Amino acid sequence: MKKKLSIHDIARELGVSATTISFVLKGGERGKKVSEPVKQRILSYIESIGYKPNPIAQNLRTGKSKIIGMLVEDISDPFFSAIGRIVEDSLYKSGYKIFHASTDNDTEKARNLLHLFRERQVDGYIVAPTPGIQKEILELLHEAKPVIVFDRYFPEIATTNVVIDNAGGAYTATMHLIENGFTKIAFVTLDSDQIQMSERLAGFNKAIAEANLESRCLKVRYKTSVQNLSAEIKEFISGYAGVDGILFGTNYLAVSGLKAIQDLQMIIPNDIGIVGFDDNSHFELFTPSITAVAQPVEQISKKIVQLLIKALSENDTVLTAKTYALPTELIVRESSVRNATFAVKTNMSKSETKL
Amino acid sequence: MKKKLSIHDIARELGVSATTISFVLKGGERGKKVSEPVKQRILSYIESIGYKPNPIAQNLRTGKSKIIGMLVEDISDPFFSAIGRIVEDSLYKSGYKIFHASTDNDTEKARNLLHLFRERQVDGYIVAPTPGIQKEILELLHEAKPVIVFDRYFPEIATTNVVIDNAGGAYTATMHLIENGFTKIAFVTLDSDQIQMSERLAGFNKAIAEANLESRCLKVRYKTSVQNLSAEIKEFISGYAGVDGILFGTNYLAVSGLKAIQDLQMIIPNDIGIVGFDDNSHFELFTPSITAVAQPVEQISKKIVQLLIKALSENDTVLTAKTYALPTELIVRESSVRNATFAVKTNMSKSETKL
DNA sequence: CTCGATTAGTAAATCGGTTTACCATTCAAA
DNA sequence: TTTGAATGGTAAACCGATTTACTAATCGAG
Repeated sequence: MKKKLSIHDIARELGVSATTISFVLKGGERGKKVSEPVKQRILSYIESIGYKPNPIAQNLRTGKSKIIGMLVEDISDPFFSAIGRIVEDSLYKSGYKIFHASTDNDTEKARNLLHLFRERQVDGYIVAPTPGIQKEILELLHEAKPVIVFDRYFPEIATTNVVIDNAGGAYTATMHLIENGFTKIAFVTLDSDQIQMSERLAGFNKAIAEANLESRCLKVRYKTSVQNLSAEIKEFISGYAGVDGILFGTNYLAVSGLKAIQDLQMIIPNDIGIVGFDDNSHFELFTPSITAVAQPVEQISKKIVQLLIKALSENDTVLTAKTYALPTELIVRESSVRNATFAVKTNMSKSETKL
Repeated sequence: MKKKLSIHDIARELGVSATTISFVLKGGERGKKVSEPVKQRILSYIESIGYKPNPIAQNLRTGKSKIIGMLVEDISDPFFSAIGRIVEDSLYKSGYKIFHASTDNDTEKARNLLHLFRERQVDGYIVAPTPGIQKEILELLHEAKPVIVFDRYFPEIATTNVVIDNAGGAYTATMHLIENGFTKIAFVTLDSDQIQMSERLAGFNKAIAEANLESRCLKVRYKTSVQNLSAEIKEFISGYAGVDGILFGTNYLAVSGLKAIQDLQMIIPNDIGIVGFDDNSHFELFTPSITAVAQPVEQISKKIVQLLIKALSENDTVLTAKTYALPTELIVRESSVRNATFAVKTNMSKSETKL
């Protein structure tokens, strides 16, 4: 393995200056002013030895790292890892690399991670913010760094946000339960003020109010173990006599809730109808299969990347603060639809095609 | 937001040289030789303005990036994202950041990604290798970079490997099916030569041979859509009359297989017993719940980090080539155990505690 | 008292690029 | 013929640290 050559080594070898080589490689205004023969000689030599400029040196001089910092709640959560995967692939294609980090929705952790990203001079940020992180986000914007906020956002600060229609999704899901004859419907959600959760609650309440039903709600402490969540939900269901339908606010709440319902030996959907927020590839295979509000993961990812790339290329233009709320899709499966054939245990064929 | 100060700004401010500051910050042999008063003055000033050395400049000068490159097959796969999460957290604590990338098991892609990592001067590599990537890994070792290979490895090259006891896991799982009265057992796996898959096959065959049964095996083309996989498995089951038990080689094969079995309206475990390789938090909630060979995700991650950190700190010591094969655990659930009560659809309480 | 070693500190080179400022030519217009 | 603008190129500063090599001053031993 020969020592890596620097631009100066090449300059010496070719009898030109490093400056000229740099101009040729950058192209642009100044690159045009290099004569064709010299340009060709440089390019073909570089091609032949496979020279690539050292990105760290470039970074130091220009301040551009070609790295994006991505902050999510938990990269091992299927929703975030799906988005992470698509964003990663797209950005690599544009020559960017990614620093991932998980906050666990912990403000202090998020703050530290953003500082780390900043030290490393990342060129842009993709952030699913934790509560209380507004100031830090504003600082980034103040430094004219592109920031895309997603999954949740702060209405009070002017950022570019990519989210889903949480209220609409919850409303549609609740309406669906109502239309299927469930009347004592509860919303099981997090005890959180974050906007995605409060909007889901609002959507739920709107549907409940329109149908003149009573609003039932369980707000659990944030994301403890499945065991704890399950116990809490079990207590809620048995304590709150007569719940016959549940909309779960997140995918892991749905999982914990399903376990609770199993433990209570209740039959879905006969005893209780279920809809989850955030679909999962396994929900189709559950018995009964689980109805869910699906988030358009692909679209969310593409939108994030599109906005970010645009902001990074038009380096003078600041992102316009705007909230993009993408539509959700209710994937109706067995868990929310009462019908006669379901009383018998049988694997019925699914009509849906979407996975 | 004030301009970030450099070490020279501080030097000027304090009337000392940048060299001295650098020595103080590094500590070590040379740091001892700075007088106490000067040292204190520097440290307290730095503390007061919150100075942090620019890591890019450090990187350029020292060649150390404090970044680890992590190459997995697919970061959105639950197995890899779980490992990614734990590794990430641990390495951040040690001051490292991580570049993730997904190969989709594509050799060319993996090659490019490794080159990108190398250009970026990552300090170490964590790699779930694709086929045919031996040469590139050897090159990295040749540059004296720490490389931890995991999930699969190449027996022919001397690397540090963190894997699981694939043969043992498959053997135990197959034996379990045999002990539960299944006799026409098939192994549904990938058409792949990678060692993790061939060892699983070997473990399966060993158990089958010991029980004097006939070995049945379906090797599917690599990871197409769930629809395609499902169709292929369906055809296999119906075509290969009399299969009454299946060990699935990967988690997504199990999912596709379950869909196939649902479509065929077969009853698990009465008509067919099922064991999956690689557990999933949802398997407990399926009806029936799914027996699986669980990989010790936490242990794998910790081992990877431990070996890597050790190699990074003892910067002269080269990693000893060794394969660490961690034990699997068979999580027995309903899908592989025939019993009378199961004929009736009922949610039975689980005895297991593990999730 | 002198020489060598230790101590405390610094100037300058370096990592590998980019960018600014400047220097010759050449060519066209006045 | 002179001037002024392009043209084609380079030298040197710079980004912000680390590291090498060197200088003074002090100290202790012979």
